[in-house]
Amino acid sequence: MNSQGQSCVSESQSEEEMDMRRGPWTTEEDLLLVNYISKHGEGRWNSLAQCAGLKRTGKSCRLRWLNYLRPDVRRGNITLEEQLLILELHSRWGNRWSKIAQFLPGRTDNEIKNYWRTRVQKQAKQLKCDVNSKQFKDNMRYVWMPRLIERIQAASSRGSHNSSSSISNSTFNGFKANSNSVESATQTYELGCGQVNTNLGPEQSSNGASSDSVGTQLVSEVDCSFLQGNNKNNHLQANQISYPETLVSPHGYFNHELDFSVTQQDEWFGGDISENVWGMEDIWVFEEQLCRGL
DNA sequence: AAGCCTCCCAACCGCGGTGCA
DNA sequence: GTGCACCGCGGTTGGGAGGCT
Repeated sequence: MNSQGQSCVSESQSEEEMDMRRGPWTTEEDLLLVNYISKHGEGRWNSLAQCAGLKRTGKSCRLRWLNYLRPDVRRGNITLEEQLLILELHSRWGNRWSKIAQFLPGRTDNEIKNYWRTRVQKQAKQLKCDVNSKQFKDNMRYVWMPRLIERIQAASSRGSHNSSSSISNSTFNGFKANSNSVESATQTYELGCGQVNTNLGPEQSSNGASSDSVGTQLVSEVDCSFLQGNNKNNHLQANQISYPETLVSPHGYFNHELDFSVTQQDEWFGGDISENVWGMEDIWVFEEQLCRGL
């Protein structure tokens, strides 16, 4: 059945009987899929694949559409703002990529998952620690995320003419950035035109095992327009997100002097915004934390 | 120039959830 | 209640691209 309720083929027909194509999609296949969906809509992927004349499984068609052909798929490097959001949301929800992707308009769960594996897990590997360890998570939250915010601030303060950053008048009320200590002042991040509420709730876990329902109650809306250039129409209605954790370690782990090297920050700010969040300095800071037994 | 290595990402796989007959 | 088919998610893999020697 397609979206109009028309049945093209028997859905009991097994995939093996059909000698399905696999591997990379051709332009012709893409066209077939796009044309069919533009006329009939998406859904009922198995029959859609056959009605469209594609020798592909429904799964394959769905994946191709969602991850690549959909018109609102956003391409290009993950921005600093997006990196920050991914780190924050992952610290809350863990590997729930599709949920995280809901708050990054145009980004797919696959893309975010790939980003996490190639960048974040790589860093954990270099540090010889588990990506799920408390040390790694704490360092991410109390060192790397504030660092990201500093970079976003710096990028925005370099002028609105910089097309790579859409943020203007950025204030990050949640942090005292550009200082040697990082502490939380309020529970709101204001990212230029975007604002993320961080109402404190009962969830304080950093293991990703959190209750969605609680989050739903806490925050009714997140404005993610800062992720979409100057297009303020991209106003994501997100009724699930909340940021209950402050960026202050509950145990004060990272409240002592953090020696952020200005020189190296400058190097970062001048670099590609898609580069890794971490530099050698961060690794050094992290290793220092480990040595102190934190 | 050629071979090797690493990185990245598109695509696949397996499984659990859901809806329906 | 049960079985079946579909859907969607998270984990994994394979191959192309680019860098390095």
